[in-house]
Amino acid sequence: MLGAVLECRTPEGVASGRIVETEAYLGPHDPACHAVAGLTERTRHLHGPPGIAYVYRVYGAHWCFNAVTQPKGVGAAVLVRAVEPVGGTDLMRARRPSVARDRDLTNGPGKLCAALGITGVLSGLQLDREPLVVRHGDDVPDGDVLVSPRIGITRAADWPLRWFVKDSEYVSKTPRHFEARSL
DNA sequence: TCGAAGATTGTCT
DNA sequence: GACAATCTTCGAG
Repeated sequence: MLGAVLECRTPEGVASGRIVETEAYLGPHDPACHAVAGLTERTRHLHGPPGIAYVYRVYGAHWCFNAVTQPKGVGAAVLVRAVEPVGGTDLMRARRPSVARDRDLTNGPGKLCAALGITGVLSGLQLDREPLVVRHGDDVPDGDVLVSPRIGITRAADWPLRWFVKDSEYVSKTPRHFEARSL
């Protein structure tokens, strides 16, 4: 999904960004994945068919956007952690008035949802049509992709399942002790 | 019905 | 770099 463009249309307008950072959540055998809890009301869409959105709230305050990747019932998804603003930048600034630099608009999973206008009401929607679309963008060469452990989790914290674009200004901050390697 | 934990962010030092 | 805010979700009692 790196290099693909995520676009969200709301009554306020359209905002979009190029995906530069993702994390994989593998399913019920991944201790950090929400699917370990089984099928619950919260994880209903995570267990849905591939190609739909799974949006959930963390820490009571922020939304996180995922794309479901495996067949219905598995419960695996890719979390989008950061995007590079492409269109609707003015709208993003209006939604996040406290942000000074454009690179801080979307360099985190909660930030990009706030900037693009993604909320829980969009969870479960197919990603190949309005209002929420992931479309093909510029391919990222393998040499420009780095891998590191996932961020902000406590279980299976050492699994190398975070993927991001090398040298991108728009990737979220990497903890210093995290060792990233190339493909 | 209650309590603990959480795929984060923003602010303060 | 440290820590508080904030509230939904889910398991236990």
